[in-house]
Amino acid sequence: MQRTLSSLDYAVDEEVISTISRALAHPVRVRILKLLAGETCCFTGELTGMIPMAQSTISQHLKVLLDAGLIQGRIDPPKVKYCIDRERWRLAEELFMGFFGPESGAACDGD
Amino acid sequence: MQRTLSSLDYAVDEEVISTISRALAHPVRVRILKLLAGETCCFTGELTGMIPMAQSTISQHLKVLLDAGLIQGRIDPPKVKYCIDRERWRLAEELFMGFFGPESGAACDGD
DNA sequence: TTTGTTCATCGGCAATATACGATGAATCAG
DNA sequence: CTGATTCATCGTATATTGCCGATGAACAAA
Repeated sequence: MQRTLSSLDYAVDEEVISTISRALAHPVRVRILKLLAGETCCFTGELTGMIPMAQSTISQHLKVLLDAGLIQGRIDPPKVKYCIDRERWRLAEELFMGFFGPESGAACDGD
Repeated sequence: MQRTLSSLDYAVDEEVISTISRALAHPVRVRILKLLAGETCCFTGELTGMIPMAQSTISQHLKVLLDAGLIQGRIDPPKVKYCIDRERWRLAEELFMGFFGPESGAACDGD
């Protein structure tokens, strides 16, 4: 979590993949995204009622997702609506596909 | 990183996605995976020569990838060869596809 | 046995992540 | 203005991550 290696400049996609992955690195955030991406669509802080965690904790997780660009928040006083950022979502799909997709590389057994 | 919420039991895919994501959460690990998955295939500790980090640090990153099941290591004294775990790789692709893939959910503007 | 190579693990330090309760900010109803 | 609602942020405690140098373990060659 330091990344002080200035001599190692990562490729853009390496940075973006790791950034998005860091946002997905906690199961509760995966769940939140599933809820938002699912049929229910644009959600609000009712998440507080669906997830047994303190409101402040959920708010923090939402902030992490927000910072990663995966969701958007729109103010609808006194509530806030969160929804998937579709553009970022598509980018994520594209990047992860390009990453996991190609079945390149030979098997390890040979040699 | 505590996850003491016993009342919140995550779905298997939520756990697996977050586990794999945690492994991808550092750009240097993404790079290592790219190197291993790329044309070069089964690599060894020559990574030490390709990444400007201490040998112990790289070894730690390899362990993280190993624990996440994304790579395998085979001993070939006095070296160790690492390669992608193709099975896990396919599972990852499948899970991330199912996660990012569906363009479900209406736009946020309505309502 | 001794030496050299390769890699993992240990100890230590600083930074981040995660959780909570409490408090602050914004808004609307009365 | 007062109070209620909703959500973000602060402060704090603890666990984890990430980095390094140093050391340990395994093995082959001399």
